[in-house]
Amino acid sequence: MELEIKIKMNEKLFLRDPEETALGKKIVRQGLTLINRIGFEEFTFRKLAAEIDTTEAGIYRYFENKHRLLVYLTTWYWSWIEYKVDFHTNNVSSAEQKLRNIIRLLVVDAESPLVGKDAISEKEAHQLVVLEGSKAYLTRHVSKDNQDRLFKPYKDLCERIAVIIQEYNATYPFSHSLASSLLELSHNQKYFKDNLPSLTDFSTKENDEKIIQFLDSLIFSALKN
Amino acid sequence: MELEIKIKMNEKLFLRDPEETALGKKIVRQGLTLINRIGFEEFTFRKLAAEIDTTEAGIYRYFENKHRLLVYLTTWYWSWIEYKVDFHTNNVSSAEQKLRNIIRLLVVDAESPLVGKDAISEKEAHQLVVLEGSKAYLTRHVSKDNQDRLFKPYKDLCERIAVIIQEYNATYPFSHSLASSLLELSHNQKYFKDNLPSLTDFSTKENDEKIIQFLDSLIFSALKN
DNA sequence: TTCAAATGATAGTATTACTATCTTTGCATC
DNA sequence: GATGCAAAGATAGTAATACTATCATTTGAA
Repeated sequence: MELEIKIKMNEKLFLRDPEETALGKKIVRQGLTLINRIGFEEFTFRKLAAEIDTTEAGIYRYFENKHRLLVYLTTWYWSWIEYKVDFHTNNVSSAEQKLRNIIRLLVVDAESPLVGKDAISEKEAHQLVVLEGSKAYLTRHVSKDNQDRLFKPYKDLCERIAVIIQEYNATYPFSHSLASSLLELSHNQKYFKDNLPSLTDFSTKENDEKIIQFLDSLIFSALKN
Repeated sequence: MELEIKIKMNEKLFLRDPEETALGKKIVRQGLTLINRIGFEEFTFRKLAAEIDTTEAGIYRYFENKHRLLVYLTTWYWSWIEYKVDFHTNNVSSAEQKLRNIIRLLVVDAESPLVGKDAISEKEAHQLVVLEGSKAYLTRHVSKDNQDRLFKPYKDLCERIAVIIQEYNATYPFSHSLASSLLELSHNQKYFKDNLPSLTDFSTKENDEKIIQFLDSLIFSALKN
């Protein structure tokens, strides 16, 4: 079985839907790879055009600018994670187990083997969100972008986690903040582990189990009081 | 009484010490104001030069590029916060009270009335860290910058908080991660409250007391288990 | 077959991110 | 008062970035 799951992206994100053409797909997939390789600041449409053998103008037909491409990629990731959260909590009856599953999903950069090779790499998307994710919303046009519903997938995911938090403990008064904190910290602590490890209790070399333990203990002790 | 507290900045941050000349001080202070006003991406040395009536080349004599100025300003802020943490925990015997004081320091953007008017505005610096802080370390040269000890003030502050966490609960195994999480969340939740409030349980209009409550409950429930 | 949409090729502009050089100003010292 | 020197001002120049515009070519759906 090989899955093709198409995530419907907000149309404000692009000028022409990149999933409808071969060039568009290359822009998105190779763009993701290139941003991860050289970093968002160094990334330009000219460099991407050279890599995929097209022209700068060709890319501008799809995306207004590189920031829109970044938002496209990060929101794709959040939508994808919401799908995975849905999938991995669907038949789970215990809210505690749901939350544990979610924490693991957020931290581990798995590559689902069932997904076709043509799909956007979830592993690379995860890496992008760790390295550059907050730049998607840390801008002076965040309110306008928000009005255009560009961050809806992130907010939806946060809401979904908040609902499970409520399910686990209906009296907890900060379910949304706890959910967004979990989302942010799962990437943040991973970045620190790999790049500024003295800000953590993890060593760069070990795997990510300790991050999961840390987040598990943080979330559940908050909810058990 | 009016204080003049000079924070010794890492010399790798600048080409010429901006605190030693009138022009240098203007670059730092007006640079902070301008970045806050228009955002780091839109900010250029040319625009800053126009504001303070000097030339681009003049600014380049002090700072290699605008990212260095950003790191200068954010690390100034972290050093300043460490000083304040020191001050506000000095005669406090209870580790719990120390942590409560720290959380308040991190969230509230006070302007110390004792500090002279010539000083860098801590309120503006706080705003900068909320809006742009993570861009200081989310780069592909983070390791090199870290080797140059550019992030030492941030790591020192994290360590100081971690020590108090240990003092409060010596068996807690994630004191550094909890400290860096506190630092990140205090700004993160504030940004969300003001710009993407549905990611929080706070409303844009109310004051920051709820953020403090949220962080208090998060930290102490983690440490009470 | 045709015709419109997508792509390719090329060019051009304003701005950014610098570097270089030369002149002027201010002010400490002799 | 003259001298010297560092900081700042003035000006210019370059390569790259972030776009926009135009026209020609390909291609695949009706």
